[in-house]
Amino acid sequence: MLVIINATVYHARVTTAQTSTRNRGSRRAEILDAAAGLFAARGFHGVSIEDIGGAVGTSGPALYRHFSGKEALLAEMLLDVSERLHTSATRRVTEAPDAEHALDSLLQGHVEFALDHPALITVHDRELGSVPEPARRRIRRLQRLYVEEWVTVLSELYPGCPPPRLRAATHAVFGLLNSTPHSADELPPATMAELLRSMARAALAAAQS
Amino acid sequence: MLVIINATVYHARVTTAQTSTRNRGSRRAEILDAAAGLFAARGFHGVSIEDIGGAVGTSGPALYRHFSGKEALLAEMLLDVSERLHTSATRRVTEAPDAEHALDSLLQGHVEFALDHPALITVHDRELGSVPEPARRRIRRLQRLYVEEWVTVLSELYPGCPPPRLRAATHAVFGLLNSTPHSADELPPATMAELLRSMARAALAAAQS
DNA sequence: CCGCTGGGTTAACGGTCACTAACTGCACCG
DNA sequence: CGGTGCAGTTAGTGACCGTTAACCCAGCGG
Repeated sequence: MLVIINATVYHARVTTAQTSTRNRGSRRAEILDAAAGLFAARGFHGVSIEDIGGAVGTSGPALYRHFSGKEALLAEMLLDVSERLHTSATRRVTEAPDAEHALDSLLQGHVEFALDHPALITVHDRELGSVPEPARRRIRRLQRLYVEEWVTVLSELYPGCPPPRLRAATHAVFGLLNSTPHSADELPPATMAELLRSMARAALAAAQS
Repeated sequence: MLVIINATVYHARVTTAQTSTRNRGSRRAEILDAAAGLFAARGFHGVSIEDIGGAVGTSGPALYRHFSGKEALLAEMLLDVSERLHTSATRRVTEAPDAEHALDSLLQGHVEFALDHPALITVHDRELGSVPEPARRRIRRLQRLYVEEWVTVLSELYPGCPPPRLRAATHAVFGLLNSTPHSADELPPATMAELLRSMARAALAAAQS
């Protein structure tokens, strides 16, 4: 799996990532992607710097050319996920003609993300506690805003249902949608997406008391 | 939080766990309980032996009087959870008059367990990968049997729905039910239990098609 | 009263990990 | 063609962790 001779390592790197001129900071993304997979599989503390380096064809401390440390890497990863989910949600809600379509769009967006990036979704709701304090608050804030986007749409859709109940229902639906990594390849992705969306839809409808 | 003077530690231990004669191997359970909370919060590799010892009023290596090691502790914890879920499920299914009641009972059992032991549920589906091989297979087998108990009930209830789809739906419902730790105290437990059951019910009904 | 056992203590050891230091080579720019 | 900077390398360091060793003490049965 690992390439040992230095020259061979260099060759593998070049062949897998085109010529170096096209590499405008794309190495960071490559590292983040590999780290996401490892973190999802073995947990943040179960993965070493050497593991991450090895996964992208370099060895260990090369990583410090791109990130200030292991925790900073995780922080950037989770911050990016939270931002993508949140901005996608606000855009979808503002563009939707009514609450009904807004909910459908939110569902579509979340399912799509969960199916496309199962490792990121897994790490996102497991490893917040491993992020150091400055960045942790920003991530939590974005996560809260994301949830609140759902809750306001649901509030409009199911008035008379108390917001705490809607919040709990939203968290439950996230658990349902994020179950993707556990039932990896039971179904083809398109079928899986449709299944998750309809299950979530029905679950939310049943949540109004 | 932690007691420092030895005499005080001893006193705290005695007061929290009655007199020693009544302690017939209950210390193991106490350690398992504390370890579950720590593992759920920070992950298996993010918790040290010293942390676990400190959480039960002893310091570090005292743990080896009760378990052969850290991995063995985790293995016993997950094996116990898997067994409880599985035996409870088989009992409930065999005692139920029909598939409809069987599903209700399965739901009731899982929700009750998840609400009573959120840390155990969390660790149960996160840290399987940290269990060494001899025990890992046994746990996986029990988990698979537990899922299959649900799938057979659902197969009887929704014939014509292919088993892979029912399996994926079951995993999704587990994700929903296990979301409890994320929405800790949004609602009173009884309300939460009812909410989760009805959401799961509706989600499963929507899964057939 | 003695010795055994169960459950605790501190000290120490070997391994691993995150991170740093020092060095190297390639690419690009003037 | 020389210098600058980016992205690697290996070696080393201090901290921490899991585990073992050696010792200690309370309770109890004979």
